[in-house]
Amino acid sequence: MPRTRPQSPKPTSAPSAELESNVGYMLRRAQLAVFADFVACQSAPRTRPGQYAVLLLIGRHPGLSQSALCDQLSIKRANLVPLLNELKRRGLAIRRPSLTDRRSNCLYLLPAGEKLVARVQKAERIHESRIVQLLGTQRQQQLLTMLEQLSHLRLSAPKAD
Amino acid sequence: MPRTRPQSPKPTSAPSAELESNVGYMLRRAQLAVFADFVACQSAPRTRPGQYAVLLLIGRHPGLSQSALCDQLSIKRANLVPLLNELKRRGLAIRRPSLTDRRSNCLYLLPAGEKLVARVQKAERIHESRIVQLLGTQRQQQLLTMLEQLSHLRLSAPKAD
DNA sequence: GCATTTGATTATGCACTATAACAAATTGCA
DNA sequence: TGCAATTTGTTATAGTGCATAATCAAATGC
Repeated sequence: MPRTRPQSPKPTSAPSAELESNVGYMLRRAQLAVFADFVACQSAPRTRPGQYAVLLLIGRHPGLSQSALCDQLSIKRANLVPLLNELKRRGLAIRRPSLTDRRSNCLYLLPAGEKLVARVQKAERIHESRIVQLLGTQRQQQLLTMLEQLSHLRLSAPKAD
Repeated sequence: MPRTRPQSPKPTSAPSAELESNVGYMLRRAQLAVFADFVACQSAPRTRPGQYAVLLLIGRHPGLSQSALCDQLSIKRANLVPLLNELKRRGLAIRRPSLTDRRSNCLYLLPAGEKLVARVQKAERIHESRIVQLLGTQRQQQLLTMLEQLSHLRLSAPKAD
């Protein structure tokens, strides 16, 4: 009986020593693992980190415009459009024309969206607790601080100022 | 005079407080910034982190097979193919049929590949020094350690063991 | 009032990841 | 030894994330 083994025991083979001192490479690896865990901690209808971020922000700031949301998430306006279309299709959020600016839309969660956010948040707490379990609370906080600093790396001109 | 301002002063606007305590989200942000800086630290013909990783490993392990390389990098065999095609097209690396296993190829850097690796490594040192400048040596080391731990998060079964 | 800017959208492209299917070669074992 | 199973590289394909340019309507700034 062949039976394609359920998944070779290849547990994210250690990165070769050449690369494990490269911050960027390790960041990518960690990010993939953490995102996968975030999704894995959910049940039934899984929500991707990106969609979750959108839903969470809309829920926190009802009536937000698409542009404002894009600024918050550092994504391009053009890329938000299909995201919102999908959320609308799933009955999670809606666009409503602004009353004060006829160009822009106000974003709102629908009841199903509220419920989904609550559900994913529960999973997210489990997910984060798994991280704390791995790093400890203090180091997790240090990690967040460092990641925040790194996200400002923005080419501050390697040459002069 | 209109002059489309060179880039609105939107310096990676701070992530909304709702998300900045989310490790996954902050990892993604930091990773994007770090990758961008890695590329920005190079001159002339920029090399992406992915291609660089491939070239570096081939350089360190001449004769490596494609499968072995994929294992090291945790990428799928199918995705390495176009990558290698591109490297061959640019005259940076080649496949040579293995003498001991006629299924597999041995990978080698061409002189141009060697030179490119050396050049990018120089940029990489500058890039990493910019990170150290931001975090300090000790915290950078702590960061690497934590990222390594996180990359092993792999669903260790949230339920039981 | 008219030039400029802004908000949302469409179209498009690139990079990365993932899966399934396949042929040729190798391996394992009965 | 012979045949089933696995491995290697490949093709085809799909989904996701990010980016740019062009467009239209609406708002803003002299």
